[in-house]
Amino acid sequence: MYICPMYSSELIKGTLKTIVLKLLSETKQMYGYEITQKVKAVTESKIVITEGALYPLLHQLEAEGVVTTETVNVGKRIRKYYTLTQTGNEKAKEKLYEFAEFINTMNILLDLKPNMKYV
Amino acid sequence: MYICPMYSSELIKGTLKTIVLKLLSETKQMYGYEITQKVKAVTESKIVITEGALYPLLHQLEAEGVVTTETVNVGKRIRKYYTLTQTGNEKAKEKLYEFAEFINTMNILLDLKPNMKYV
DNA sequence: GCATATACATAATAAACTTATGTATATTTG
DNA sequence: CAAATATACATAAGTTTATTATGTATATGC
Repeated sequence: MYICPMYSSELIKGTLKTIVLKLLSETKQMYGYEITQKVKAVTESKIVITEGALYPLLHQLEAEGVVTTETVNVGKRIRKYYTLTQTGNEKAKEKLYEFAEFINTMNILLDLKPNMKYV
Repeated sequence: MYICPMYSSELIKGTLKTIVLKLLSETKQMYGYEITQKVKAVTESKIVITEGALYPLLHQLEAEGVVTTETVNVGKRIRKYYTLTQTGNEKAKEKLYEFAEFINTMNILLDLKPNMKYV
């Protein structure tokens, strides 16, 4: 059957925050570019995060106290590492739970069956 | 555990077209208000479609040749019934398949397990 | 009779993303 | 070794898509 090269952005919209918070809750410290590459790798380029979407979100999360940052020099370049705060950890759990529930509701509404590969 | 009263609109964004096409592929003929009520009922108000989102989408689908319409008088009020065209049926299948694949990808990315209730 | 429900429609606004642009260093490859 | 690609940040302009508000009108329940 036909394999999507990449999901329509309309479908991905709104999941970015959930993805970022989940990755940060697993890996503790990540920098922006690393997040884009990890998502691309894990999803086999089916979900690609653009910089124009990611950086403003990370700045927003910092302003909200969800993450703290640490800037590190790597050679002559800089990296800005992001770490979840305590609030951020709770927020991550909430967003993940909400997404899982959302999928369950959509499965019912669209009459889909869960994929057995991960059972 | 805490049950969402309603999913964040940010999460629902982008799924509207998939929902509408799926419902129309099941029920053949539906009118706008009926779609809003069906979604509300099936999702126990966890997904609520607003008129300001639905009607412009239905008009767009009609303009694209995805649906045809038939206006019916019910008493002194009107109902505008929507029916999928052949193109619409294919579009519905595509969108459903894409959504199912998207969920699989998100399950991997977010390390979620499918809900066993529907197995 | 008044509130709520049914049933359509659209305009103004807001949110969130895409695309484009900008800066700069590091590495790979022909 | 020059050019292309990759790494790494940032932001502005424009688009899309939804929310909120408004508008019209009939039907029903209390």
